[in-house]
Amino acid sequence: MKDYTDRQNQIIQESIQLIAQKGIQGLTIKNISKAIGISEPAIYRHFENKNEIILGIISVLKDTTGEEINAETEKENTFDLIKKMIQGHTNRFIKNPSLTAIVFSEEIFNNSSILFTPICAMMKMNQNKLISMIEKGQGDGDIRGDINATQISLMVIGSFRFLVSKWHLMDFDFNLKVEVDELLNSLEKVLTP
Amino acid sequence: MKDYTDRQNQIIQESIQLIAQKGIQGLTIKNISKAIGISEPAIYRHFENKNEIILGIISVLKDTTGEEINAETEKENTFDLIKKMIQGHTNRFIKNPSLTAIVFSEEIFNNSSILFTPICAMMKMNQNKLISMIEKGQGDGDIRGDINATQISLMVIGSFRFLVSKWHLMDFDFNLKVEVDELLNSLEKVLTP
DNA sequence: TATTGGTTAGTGAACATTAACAAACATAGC
DNA sequence: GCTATGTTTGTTAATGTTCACTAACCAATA
Repeated sequence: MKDYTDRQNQIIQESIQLIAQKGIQGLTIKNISKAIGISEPAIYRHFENKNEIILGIISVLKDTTGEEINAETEKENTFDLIKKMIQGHTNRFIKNPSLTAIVFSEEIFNNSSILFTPICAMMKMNQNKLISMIEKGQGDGDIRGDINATQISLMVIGSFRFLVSKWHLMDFDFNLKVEVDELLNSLEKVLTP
Repeated sequence: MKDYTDRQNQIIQESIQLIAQKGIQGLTIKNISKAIGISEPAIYRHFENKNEIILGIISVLKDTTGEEINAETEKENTFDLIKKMIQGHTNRFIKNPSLTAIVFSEEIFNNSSILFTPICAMMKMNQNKLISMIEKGQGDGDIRGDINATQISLMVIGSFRFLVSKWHLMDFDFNLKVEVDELLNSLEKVLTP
């Protein structure tokens, strides 16, 4: 986890917003510098090149991976843990809606494997974490055991991602927190024995 | 539904493949012409401009919307209908894997509202179709009634999309048909009374 | 006085698109 | 049956714009 200067963080944040607004094609040095109010070459005082900026974006994404789950919470009911995890993500998206454009569209980094690999690894790690949580929950009897944990993770992550994508597509025009809670209730009905 | 010439269809197909391989940034006139084996200006003999090509891609996407559901199938068990619909989509993806890159990443068209609007409309239509199917199924007792039809559609579409996205991300490296069938079985266990 | 962070003025590459021209071929008049 | 003409589909060469990035310079500050 590198620590960036204020200006660097500002550049990363504006870049995230630019991608959210205009897609990856809108992420140009010109647009970044315009958003900040400095000249284009000034950007290069803070990042060697554009790729380094995108790596900065990815490092922010990594930080958005929640820390809700820890040793202390381990003895709780598994579905409550899953709820907490999803709600944690939801809160971070509400605080920084532009993130949604990036987090859930790995394709954005498709063209450059240097950027694609870390994104892909992050995704896998998140899903594996959830799968092992579910498996533990099935052992404890918190989650129904007649369905493969991988399948359940597919449903949980898939429906959550889809909801968040819709939120972004609809210009953040509904209360995500409310909808997520509703979804979590439905998932609980369906996934607990 | 416009009918395109052979050359036009070829251009559209190569464009879809380019997007799948290199993302929207790889969709350049140069790349298209190289893929086909003609010069760049020759492309303009068949399409007025690049936007028209993208509209062509969208029209192909529209055609991939399944026709599995019709008056004849209406009296079947609702969950079987949903299965058929999803399996129809799956078959089309298997036949033309490049489509997946586009169908499930509306963000690709994010930068230009002329292209974004039809994609968005298509998506909404598909979900509404599913929702009304689910509502009918709930009335018939084919699908559990204690959960909102919208929520169920979220789970069905969300998990399917997520699975297909993973398939694309993993370079089509697993048997999608098998995984989809497994998912459909899990969904059936979970969503039928 | 050296470093930091900014400026203006470029550079070369890639982009979508146009201009001008040419070969293949269909069609119509003689 | 043969020539004239028009259309279709391609070519090479070029244009203007946008892109990431560099060079050279300058003011503030440590």
